[in-house]
Amino acid sequence: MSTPQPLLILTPDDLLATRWQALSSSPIRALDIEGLDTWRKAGHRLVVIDLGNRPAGASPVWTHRAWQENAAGLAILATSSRPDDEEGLAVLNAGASGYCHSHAPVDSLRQALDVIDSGELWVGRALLSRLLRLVDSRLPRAGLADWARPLTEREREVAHHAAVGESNVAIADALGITERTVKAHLKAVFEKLEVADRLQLALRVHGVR
Amino acid sequence: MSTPQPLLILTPDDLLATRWQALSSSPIRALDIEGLDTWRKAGHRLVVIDLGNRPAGASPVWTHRAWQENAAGLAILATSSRPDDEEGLAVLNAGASGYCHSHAPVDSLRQALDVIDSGELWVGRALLSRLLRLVDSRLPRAGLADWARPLTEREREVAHHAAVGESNVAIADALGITERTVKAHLKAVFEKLEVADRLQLALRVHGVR
DNA sequence: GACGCCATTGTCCACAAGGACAGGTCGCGT
DNA sequence: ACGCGACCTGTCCTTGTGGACAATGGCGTC
Repeated sequence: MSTPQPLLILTPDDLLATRWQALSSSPIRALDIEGLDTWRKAGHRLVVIDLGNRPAGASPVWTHRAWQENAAGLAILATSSRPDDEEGLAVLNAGASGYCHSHAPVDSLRQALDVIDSGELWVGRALLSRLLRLVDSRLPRAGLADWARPLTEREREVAHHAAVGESNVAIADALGITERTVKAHLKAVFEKLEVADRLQLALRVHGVR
Repeated sequence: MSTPQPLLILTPDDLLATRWQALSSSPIRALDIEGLDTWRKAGHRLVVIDLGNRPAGASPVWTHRAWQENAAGLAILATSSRPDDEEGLAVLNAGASGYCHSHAPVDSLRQALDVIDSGELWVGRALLSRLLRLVDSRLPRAGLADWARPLTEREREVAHHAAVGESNVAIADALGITERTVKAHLKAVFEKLEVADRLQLALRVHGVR
């Protein structure tokens, strides 16, 4: 670990404040967002902000003026006692450099701070791996899509039409064949892809889950 | 930094091998993928694998048997001399714990190794922020998904169940209500979201086009 | 030529889905 | 007290879907 940098900690939670004293001898304050301003002007970078259990209606802390104006000049590690993907994405996109669990071991926090202090971003394993899977499944994969490989050319066409919600008759019209034939192709598709119906097929084709 | 762990370095590049000697006194080998097996069996975890400039036609190193079988038990930091997002995603999805530039400062590498050794994932700022932006732009915005806003709480539940392919009866069972009621809720959902059937609903819910 | 795969179509049938009428209770605000 | 919205349930009925029997012709391989 490099030499410890001055660290501003913002949390409304007394337990966390106590717990985090080991991280720094620097100021610990209640969630005083305006304090970001003076902290940055003093030439410091590192901040830990505990998002805590935000009340449902309240506007998130990262929409506050003080956050918006200072995030770029600071390295903010946001912590949440109930982390979820949406919140993580939102806070990172709002300029935070890291997002992790409020009750993570102090050693983990120290590591995260070390990382964001060096200019990198910190995203916990859980959120990150979900991000990766999400992007991986949504990105147009190279070559033939995974689902299409076991299918014949005609089956691919039918499957694609079905996967965007067209009815059997509509597909038959579009391809200039009988509805019966569409059913035959779809039956083959269902078997090959091991799905029960056209909805499952649609989900598979569009890479859901 | 915690106490340095034994580190296996695999690279075909002599310059990199020299440069990375500072990281570890442990073995440095040419790209001998089979070595992963013995390394893991010896009880070690940390590995750096330089992907180098893969020739266009060659099958990526992460498709090899030795990689597939050992990735889960190891913490692999993959480095590339010409990193690109596709490669990064592929290698991370193949079980690597980190991905960064081959010529990154040795201090950065050390930090990355420290992170992956503690069980986390390491993704460099560039790739990570691109990931975030990508996901952010593709994910239906806002805490409440766009489609859910006009719906009542119950309608949301039913819609969600239907959107993952459950039948009306299954939904009824899951929610402890009658199939008839499920239909009623779905009818309302279809009208409010202006979709014709549950398949269109599923596509809308999962943000397809 | 026989065999297999593909594309095509046929009929019959069971069932899920969705629309069109109905109704009912409960809680909340005016 | 009254209206309104959310939630719940009922009975028809039409249509779409998918499975279970089929069959035919083309085309490539052994």
